Amino acid sequence: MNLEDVARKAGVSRSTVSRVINNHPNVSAAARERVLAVIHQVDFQPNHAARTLVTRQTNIIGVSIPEASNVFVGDNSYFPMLLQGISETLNRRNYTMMLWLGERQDTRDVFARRVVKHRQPDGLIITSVEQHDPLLVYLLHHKRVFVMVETPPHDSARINYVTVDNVNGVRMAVQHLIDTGRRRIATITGQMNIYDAAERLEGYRLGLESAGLPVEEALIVRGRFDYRAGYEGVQQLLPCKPDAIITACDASALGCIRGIQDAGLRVPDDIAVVGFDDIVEASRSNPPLTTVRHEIQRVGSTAAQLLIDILEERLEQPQQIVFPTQLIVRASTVGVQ
Amino acid sequence: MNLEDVARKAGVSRSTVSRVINNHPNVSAAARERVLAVIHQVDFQPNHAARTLVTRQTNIIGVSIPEASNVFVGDNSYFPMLLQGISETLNRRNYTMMLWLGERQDTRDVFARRVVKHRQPDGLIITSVEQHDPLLVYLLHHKRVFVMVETPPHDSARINYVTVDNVNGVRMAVQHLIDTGRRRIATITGQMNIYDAAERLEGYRLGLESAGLPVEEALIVRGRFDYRAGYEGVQQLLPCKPDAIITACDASALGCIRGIQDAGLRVPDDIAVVGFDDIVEASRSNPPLTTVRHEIQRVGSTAAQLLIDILEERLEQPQQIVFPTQLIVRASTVGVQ
DNA sequence: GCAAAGATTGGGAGCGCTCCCAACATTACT
DNA sequence: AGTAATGTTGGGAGCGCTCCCAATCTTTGC
Repeated sequence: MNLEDVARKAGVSRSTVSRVINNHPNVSAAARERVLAVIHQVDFQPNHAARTLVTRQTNIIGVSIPEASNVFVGDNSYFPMLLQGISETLNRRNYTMMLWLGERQDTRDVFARRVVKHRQPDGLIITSVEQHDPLLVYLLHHKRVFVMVETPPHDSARINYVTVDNVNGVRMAVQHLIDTGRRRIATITGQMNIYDAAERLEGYRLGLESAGLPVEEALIVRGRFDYRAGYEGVQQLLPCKPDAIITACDASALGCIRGIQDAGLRVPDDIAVVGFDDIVEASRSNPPLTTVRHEIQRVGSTAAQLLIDILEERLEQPQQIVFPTQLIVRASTVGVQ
Repeated sequence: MNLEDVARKAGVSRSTVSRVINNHPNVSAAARERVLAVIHQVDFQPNHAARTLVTRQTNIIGVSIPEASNVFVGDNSYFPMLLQGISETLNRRNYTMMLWLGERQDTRDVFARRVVKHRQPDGLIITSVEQHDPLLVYLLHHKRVFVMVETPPHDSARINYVTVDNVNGVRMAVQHLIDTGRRRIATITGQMNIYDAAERLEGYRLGLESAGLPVEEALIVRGRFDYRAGYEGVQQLLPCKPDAIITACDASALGCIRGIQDAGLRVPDDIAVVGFDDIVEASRSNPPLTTVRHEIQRVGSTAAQLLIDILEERLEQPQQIVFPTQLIVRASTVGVQ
């Protein structure tokens, strides 16, 4: 069943049917009505491929979450929430999501080529971009439309992105710890080739500096954005006697709390712990986690909105949006309230 | 840049280029080499839409996770893990994933029509299908290829599905509780319109019956597959003085444990708790959770494999795969070991 | 050495749509 | 009424590919 068939049934031409489907104004009421009736009657849907072939657009948005962020499985609800946010906008604006999960870093150039040249998605939302990621280079070079969900590692003036105020978030956390009497504040970072991790570390340094405290390299452990990194990071930190630990994400903070408890110490009495993200588990942990909140879902839905607006030419590139972060104080830093 | 352009550059015809790209045997080594060189040089990728238009296949697999399973956000890593499994197979076999998240139940028929008629994905993986879901009816009626990840509510002989042995899993759990001296075993179910929930409840009943224990309706709370259902279910159960609770999933079990602890009772001393799934958080909870393990990721990758095999005609429909479940005993039922 | 079989090649047709333009119908205005 | 402007319609061309068939080239067997 194609346009021509519908046209015949409705006693009009292919063109008229096409106009009706695409809401072109110049169709007489009578013709429109007849066509609509037939479309409804035979449950007609225009062929997507044929349409794409001529219009050069698919109404598909690609989302890439590479392996580097192995946080997808299990421990970290960050990405599911991001996807949920993206999906919300996509559903509303009649786009579909094409998802690439766990693309391996070493095959990224192959992937990049496929995604970019294939021209399947109209635009891309990308995350966890590593330094010198071939995908980024490729996208830029081929002038494809994309939005990053994090601060870009370079070229940030030319790139569309949505991110959160990592630096300030962590600065607030440091300030809070200092205000509550902590002095040996340690940190467990995320993968340092991901810019969010670098920014959060920067916030840590700035926080200490502006309070006039020294930055001790021994108190900085390079980790990952997951539970184990937190758990193992603690082992490494304990000999340095920290009285507080700021982690790169909540998953890591939860591992951190468990590590501290397993070592026979108490949170927050002996060591205070601050996370980042405010995932649902944060408020349910024992003790509940003080953390830097940002609205992940909103970031996702905003990124999608931005992308679509750019694609539909309602917005000029580049666009940069930085959402504020907010410190949520719970019992992991200040005891039972 | 299209086939014709490549052909001209390589000094052959469009057809020959097409043959090279599609690995047809009848191309001379010399021609193949020249074409390949040009393809590489200009970084050529054939137009996907054009190809789809004639071959009628997209190499896209659709995955639908409707709103009913509102478990995607936050507390339950079930779906992320399932996606990971699916994605693994898809990457390997050169398909891409189109993901529909949170499609609302009341717009499901619109959705169904779009997905089915649009013919965008070659096949579908669907989950959390409710009783009389229009999508299912539509898929069946239009003879589209799909695999369910759970036992189908009806027509199960005609439908491809991958599921786990829910009934036996819960039976084992019940048996374990009885073996460790529990007698008032309660349960908090998932959404009863999802068949997994019904099967698990069935396992609960059978477990009790085969041990000669009565099934008390007051000990059965109808809940959902999430944390809150567990937490709130406990409030409802406490007056009935259960000494053990079996939940429909780990997320719910974790809520349940917290509910019990908040009520001033101890797990497992006062009430034992058993979950279902064995998500990573299960082993990290306090106390660690006894649960029925099934390999979610494997279910996902198997479902994808099945679907692709059917699409590529290596396999006849219908296929049914039931993975075994395994009881993992931890401290939430038997104290510190 | 030559016919038959087989391998290789090129071009036409067509997938189902959109877009453009020309043709025709209708309305508005002088 | 007559013409210009506007509204409506149909059909051709073309998007970039695959598939088929006919044409050409190569090999093989006797």
